[in-house]
Amino acid sequence: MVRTRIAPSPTGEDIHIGNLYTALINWAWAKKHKGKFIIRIEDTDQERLVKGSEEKILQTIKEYGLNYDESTDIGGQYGSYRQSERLSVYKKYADELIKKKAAYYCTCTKERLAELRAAQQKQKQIPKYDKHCLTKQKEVKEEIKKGKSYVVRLNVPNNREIKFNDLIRGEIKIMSDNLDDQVLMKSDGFPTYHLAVVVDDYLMKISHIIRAEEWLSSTPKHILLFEAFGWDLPIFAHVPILRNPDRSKLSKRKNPVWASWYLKQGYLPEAVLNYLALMGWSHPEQKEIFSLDEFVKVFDLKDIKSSGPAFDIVKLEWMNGQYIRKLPISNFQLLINNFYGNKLDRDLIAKTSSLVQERMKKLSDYMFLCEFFFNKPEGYEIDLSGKKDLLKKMHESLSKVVDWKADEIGKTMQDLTKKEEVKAGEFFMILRVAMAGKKISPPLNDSMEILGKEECLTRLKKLL
RNA sequence: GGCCCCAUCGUCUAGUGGCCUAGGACGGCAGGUUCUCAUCCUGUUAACAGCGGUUCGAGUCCGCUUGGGGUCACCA
Repeated sequence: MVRTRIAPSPTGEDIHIGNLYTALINWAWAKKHKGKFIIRIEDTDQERLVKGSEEKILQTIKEYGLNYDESTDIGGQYGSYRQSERLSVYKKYADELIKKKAAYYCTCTKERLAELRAAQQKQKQIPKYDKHCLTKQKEVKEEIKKGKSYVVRLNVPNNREIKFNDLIRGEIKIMSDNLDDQVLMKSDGFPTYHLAVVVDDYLMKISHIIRAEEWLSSTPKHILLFEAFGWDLPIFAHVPILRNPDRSKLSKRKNPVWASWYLKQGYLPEAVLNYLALMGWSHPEQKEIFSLDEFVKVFDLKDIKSSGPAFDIVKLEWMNGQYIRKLPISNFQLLINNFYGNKLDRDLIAKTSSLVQERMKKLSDYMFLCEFFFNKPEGYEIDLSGKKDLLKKMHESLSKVVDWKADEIGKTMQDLTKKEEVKAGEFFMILRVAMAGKKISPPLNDSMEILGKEECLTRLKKLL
């Protein structure tokens, strides 16, 4: 049974787009193998906890359509899925490690640790805990009995080669001497990530640990833990980290990183996911646009490249435009309605949608193009004060139009350009700005038909 | 800095020793369609980081160099 998971920590306002990428891969892998996709909330850092973050993360994942099988809000047989509710579990396993001498108590103060680190750095050594407490566990236990605060540390063995296989990167080797005696249980009774992740992945029967490359270097510590417990190793796969245009790790300083931001801008979930799928992976037939279903079918973890791709919002925009254009018109209208909170005139949206659908890259482009249908222009991008004669003639001709249809309007105006010997381009630009206030608009004749005769004449008259 | 990962057009990538005078997509540029803006169509631009090997033959395998990234917390 394939069981994958993502383990977000509720320390930001939403799920990070990089985590959404990891979620997509985990989700797709589970789906492909008819397995389960799990969300576990890793809230062991009480200091950085952000209120409402967990709910928001779950909500955003749902909005993107990555349905999950087990989590804090829907439960599951391996709960709780919130680590802060599993403290006794971690305690139990920490005790087991101590019994097995794979871990030990440490009562060193933060000051001692800081001094140690400073001294090591001064001598250009690797900053590492010196196992000071390991050599005097009896005394340490006495201190703890008296109430001294303590942590539990991993007892990293000396001079051991730790090897593991990564589905994406192949065999990875590292010497244990490069590893620090990582804190496993903090003095506040909470586990650190390293203990919690191993215990939970085991208890929740996670088959594939698919996570970002930033975890690669701590994987050997996790291997040590799996071994100490005598548990079988899950399969590891470290996906590349998404990058800023300058190639550093994708960060909110340099890019919008909250997954819901893209939705708020009017990117379609399917388009974002399609774009994300193309990060480090390509469709076997080189397709750029494909459905999630198709992705699940043809996707394979081993085909993911290990180099970190730059997130290119320009290409995302293009792709989103493709998705918008492909939408059946009724769906398009529905999305526009929803996007603007169902507050706009539905009828007007229905009338204008075919005019703008192929001109939009994001749902938010709708208002840029269509505002003049809803509101009279407040300003004019071209100075029309010297064009009153022409505007007057336009008004005269248009007022005589009986059948107020785009064709008829167009014909009438074409006739006028000839009669007045004005260049069509210039003529229509003046008319356009008179109607829309802007130099850019949907097709003019159709727009005027939608605005209605009376409104068009009013807008012209205002300028006379 | 130590350790680990990585390296094809500006960007996303195809390429698994001969089919590569390196293909596609985004972007850019030029042109066509057009009353604006888009769409659409056509053309074009631009890359195997460097150096050594291995081999009849290397973008593809190996090594080194360089470059980039990650990680070195009682954060995840």
